[in-house]
Amino acid sequence: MASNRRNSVRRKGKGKEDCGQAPKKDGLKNMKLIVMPEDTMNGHISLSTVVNRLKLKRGDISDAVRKVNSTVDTILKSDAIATHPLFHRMEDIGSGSYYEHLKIIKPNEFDIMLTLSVGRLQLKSYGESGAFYTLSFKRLPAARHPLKKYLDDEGNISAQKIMCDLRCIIKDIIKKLDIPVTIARKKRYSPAITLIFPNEPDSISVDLVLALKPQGSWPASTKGGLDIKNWLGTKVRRELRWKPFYLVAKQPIGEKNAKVETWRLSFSTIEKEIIKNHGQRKTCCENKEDTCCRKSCLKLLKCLLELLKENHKRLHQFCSYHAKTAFLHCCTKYPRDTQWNVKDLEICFDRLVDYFLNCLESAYLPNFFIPSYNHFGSEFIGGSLAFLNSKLVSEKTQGYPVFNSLFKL
DNA sequence: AGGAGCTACACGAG
DNA sequence: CTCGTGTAGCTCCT
Repeated sequence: MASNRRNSVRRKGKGKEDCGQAPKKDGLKNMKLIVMPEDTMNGHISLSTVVNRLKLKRGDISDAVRKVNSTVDTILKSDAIATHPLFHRMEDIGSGSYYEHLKIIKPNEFDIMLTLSVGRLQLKSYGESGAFYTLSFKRLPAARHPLKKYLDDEGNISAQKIMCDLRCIIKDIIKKLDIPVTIARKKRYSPAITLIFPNEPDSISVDLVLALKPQGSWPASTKGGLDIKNWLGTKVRRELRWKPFYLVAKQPIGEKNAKVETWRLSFSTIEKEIIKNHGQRKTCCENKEDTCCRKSCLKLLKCLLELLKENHKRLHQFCSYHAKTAFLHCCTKYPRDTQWNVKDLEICFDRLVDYFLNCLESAYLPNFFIPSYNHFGSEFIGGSLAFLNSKLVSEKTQGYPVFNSLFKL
C-alpha cells in the first residue's frame, strides 16, 4: 500500500490533552472563552473574531494527528492488510475538512479514503439522481481475480461483502493495539468504518471510507457539473475532469430493496484540490494584499449550521456537505477574487447565507459535480427546509447571535 | 520506501 | 502588526 496522506511518522509534540470531542454529543458549545470588549461591534461579535475562534490549536492538532496517523499506519502496514489479495493495494488519501484546512474548533474528526484501483468497470446508473451505480466487470474476471469473491449473484461488486471483510480485519488489528481505540457500531447507510479514540472527556473519530477507483472518464451524469469555467477556467476544468473519480460503498437512503448493491460517486479529491487552489488568479492568498475570505466564509457557514443543529433536533438531516456544496456554487456565481476580499468578510458571508437561503426556498441544491442529484430532494421531509430557512433569516437579520455561544464562559 | 523541499497554517517574539 | 519558527501534509526525487 502507499500513502498519499503523509510520508512519515512525525515528531512528538507537547500540548494539552483536551483535543477532540464526540461530534454527535455536546458539539460546539461548552467552550471556555471570555468575550473581550474590543471584539464586539455594536453588541455583536465581529465575524473575523468568530473566524479566529474557529482556528484549530497547534497543540490539539499535534496530539490528535499523532494518534490518528500512528494508528492508520499500523493498520495499513499490518500483515492482515499487507498480505490480503485485495486490500494490500489500498492507498490512503486524507479527505474532508481536516485535510482541506476547513475543520473548525477542534481536530476531532478525520476522513481518510482507502482507495482501490479496480481497472475498467461497467457502471450502471441506479435511480434518477445520477450519483448511484451498480458496478460489474465488462469481461468476466479470472477466477483468481481478487474481486471475484466479492461479486453478488448478478455479477455486481458487492459493497457489503467488501466492507464486511475489511471491517473484520481492521477490528482484529485494533484489538491488538495498546492504544485505546474502538470501532464504532456500523451505521446504516454509512460507508465508513469509524475508529474512536475515547480520550476522556473528548473523543476523536476517524472515518475510513473504502473508495473504488475505476479507470475511464467521469460518468455522463457529471457532464454539466463542475461549472467553474468563469471561476477557475476551462483549462483547470479540463485537467480536473481528467483526474480519477471514486465510488464509495453507499446505498441510497430509504432504499427498500436491500438486495441492490450500489456505490455512490465521490469527488472528495477534486473538492480538496479546488479548495486548495480556490482563486481566480493563481496568486490568490499568496500574500497579504491578495488574501481572500472564501475559506473563512465556508468555515462560518459550517459553524452556523452546526450550532443551529445543536439547538434544533429537526435539523438533523442537514450536514456540512450541504454548506460546502452551496459554497462551491456561490464561488461559481461570484467568481472574481475581488468579490471575496477579506475586508468584506461580513458582506461576503451575508451573500453566502443568501445563496444558501435561496437553495432552501427553492428546495434545490444540486450536487456540484452531478447536476441531476438534488441534495434537497424529496427525501427531505416535514418542512425542515422551511424551518432552517426561518432560523437562518432570523440569525442573519440579528447579526448571527448564535455565534455568541462560542464565547460563553 | 524515505528524504528534501515545498505550502499552509498557528503562534509567539519583537 | 510583521516576521520567524514549528508543525503537518504533500509532491517530487532518487
